[in-house]
Amino acid sequence: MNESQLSAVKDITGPSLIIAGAGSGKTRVLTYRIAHLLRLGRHPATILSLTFTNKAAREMKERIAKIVGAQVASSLWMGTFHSIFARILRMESAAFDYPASFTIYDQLDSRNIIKSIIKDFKLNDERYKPNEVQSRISYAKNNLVTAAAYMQTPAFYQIDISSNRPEIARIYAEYDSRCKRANSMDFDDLLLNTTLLFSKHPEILQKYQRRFEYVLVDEYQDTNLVQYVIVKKLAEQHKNICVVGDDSQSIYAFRGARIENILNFQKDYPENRLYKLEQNYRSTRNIVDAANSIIDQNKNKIPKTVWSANEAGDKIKVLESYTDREEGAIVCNLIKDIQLQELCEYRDFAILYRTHAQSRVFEESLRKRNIPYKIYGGLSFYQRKEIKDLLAYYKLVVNPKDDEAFRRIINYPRRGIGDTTVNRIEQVANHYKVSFWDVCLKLRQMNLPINQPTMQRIDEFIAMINRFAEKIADYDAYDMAYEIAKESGVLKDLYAESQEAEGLSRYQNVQELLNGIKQLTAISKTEGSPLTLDVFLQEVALMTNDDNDNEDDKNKVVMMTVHSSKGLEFKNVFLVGIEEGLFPSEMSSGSSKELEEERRLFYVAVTRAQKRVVISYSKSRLRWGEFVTAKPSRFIREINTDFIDNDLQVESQFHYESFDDAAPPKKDTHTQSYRQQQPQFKTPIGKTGQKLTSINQAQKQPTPRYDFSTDDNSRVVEGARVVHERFGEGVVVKLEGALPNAKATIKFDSEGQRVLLLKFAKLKLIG
DNA sequence: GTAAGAAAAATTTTT
DNA sequence: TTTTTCTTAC
Repeated sequence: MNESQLSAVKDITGPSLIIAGAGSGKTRVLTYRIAHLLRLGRHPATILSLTFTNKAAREMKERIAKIVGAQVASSLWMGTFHSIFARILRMESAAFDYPASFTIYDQLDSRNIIKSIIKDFKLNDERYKPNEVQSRISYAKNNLVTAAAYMQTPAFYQIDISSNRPEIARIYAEYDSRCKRANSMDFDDLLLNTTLLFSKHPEILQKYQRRFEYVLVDEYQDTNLVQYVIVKKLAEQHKNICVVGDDSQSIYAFRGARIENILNFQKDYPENRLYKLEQNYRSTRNIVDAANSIIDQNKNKIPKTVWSANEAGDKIKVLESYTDREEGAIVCNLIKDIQLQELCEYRDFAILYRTHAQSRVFEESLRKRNIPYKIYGGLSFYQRKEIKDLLAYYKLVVNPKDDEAFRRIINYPRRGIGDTTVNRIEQVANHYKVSFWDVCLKLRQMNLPINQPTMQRIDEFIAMINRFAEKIADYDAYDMAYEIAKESGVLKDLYAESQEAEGLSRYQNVQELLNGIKQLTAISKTEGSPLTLDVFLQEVALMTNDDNDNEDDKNKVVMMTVHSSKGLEFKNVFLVGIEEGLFPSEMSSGSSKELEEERRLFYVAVTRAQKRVVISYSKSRLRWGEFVTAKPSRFIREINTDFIDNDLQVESQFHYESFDDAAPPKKDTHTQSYRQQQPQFKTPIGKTGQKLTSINQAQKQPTPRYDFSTDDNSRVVEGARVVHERFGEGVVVKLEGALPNAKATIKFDSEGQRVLLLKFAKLKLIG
């Protein structure tokens, strides 16, 4: 450890601010600091450390466990803001108007509620866009403005008035009341309610103030006002608060993060000590210097000089292409080149983009080249329909008032309770301000226009959920989860669907969920306290899919948004789609404040790289099926040219003739003419061509046995022997429908029988 | 109440 | 292009 790291570790009392530049060993300092506290004899339960992601918490815990042992580490209060305070809220539920069994609404749930409120209020959903209303409410909660206070808070109410949306306050209040009656909290509530609990019950606050002698916060630059207030309150007594962060990497203002929190820390705690970790151990000098030249253009920041003692390394390369597909081809060819030349692993490459939508083109290009890849983020595993459906059963069993769970599964699998019935129940529930479940319990007293058979079906549904609820305490999580999946008919339904072409993965996903529960249950049994389903549910609500890394995923090219790359590092980083309007995003280039955040985001992107940064932009891009032209991002110009490779274009060492993905789309003649003018590629990336070829020979990728770049659909007949890219060889058993949409039933040698749509299947005739 | 087909909308980033 | 929502026929 260097000197500043060491003193940041050892100086444990009083408020400390650790400004940790990119790649400066921040996590190391944080973990060693905690380990140091433990070695000095502090009890782990007196240490609270807060992170933003489960992954960060888990990694830190593992590293600490290695130093001080798993037993000690497991008694630390370490986790995300949301999970730690959800835990506290459940423990203190007696003092609060929520039961400990409250469930958590994710964004989709809460957006659905907001949608239905807008509808019920008969508001114009052009003006009241559910997404925008949701983010207003979230923003209010993050700023400690409750529904009751909203209308009295000019900062919020006035903005609504001037944007002609005076009803947001009313929507907020109604949304709140619907969450309450459903015993549910959204993500923001977990934090807001914690502050409400603390101010209503000073004795509870005091208990935790006394308990937590040491408070540590990671990524402090990303805290919002609620988080700031909670942390401040908790640290009030002992004042042993240590925050770690980098103002240059503050990229979450859009969801309420306040960079001021870290900028003002020294004012908040005048007796603070400041540590600056400025040596970057991750990247080459060129990368660090280039990144500095970018972030230097931001006005609002804590002065610091990040430097590197590593080798100078390669300069940053900038690639230009004419279409997004060509961008995919060029980037992927270059990845393959580098991988062959330098004999590195696929996991040494990351493709980072501003928006998830950009991933698809790269996905296609990589697949064509047989390069394994993994896309992170996007639709989380837990947000998939089939997973949410099954989880909704579990939620409803634990908390029958959970209206969103109820709505999701009352007629799934189909049991003849249709929209009209559900709408009637909903109307009554809204009228009496009770949950759907409560309405159903008194269905016959309500005199609803629902016919007898339907009523009976509702009764059966209620009875089924109740049956599960009775068992939940006695069953372990897996047995219960499996029984519900089976008895509810979900498994059967998905199995039936899995026989068709489109629905095969859903069944597998649900199996994966069940397997996951099985594993957790097994682990918990060896530890002596069998997991129950309700406890599992508490965890899963706050989980994202960042931990679903199985062994197969270990050596793959990584694709993710720049946001989700924060905290990670890769040998080679490809920053793609670096164009005006995309990065900086057109939605964030309005004010200089927003633009500075985009610039910090770009800084984060560049500093992920250890050895090589390649920036790529395209002159046109397909968007909603239409071509839009694009200009290179201003951020490219902002990089000091000393650190940029002047030989702009890079030629592939190897020619992948069979890949047609670099060709411009046929429709667009304009782009086609561009293609003709395309300058000859200049410098080959490897300067030692001779040697490279021999490496290439030795390392030659196994050539695919079949060329899938064109398909043989028109020649596919029943009885023909074909090969599929993924499923391998098989025989066509049946053909249905006319050609563009023809379906083929194929019996694969190893994968069994499947129904595929010909136009997607890319079949090749063989034999 | 259900299913299929047509029309319209959608992409910023996430605990 | 894909996904969601609305419409219409059984």
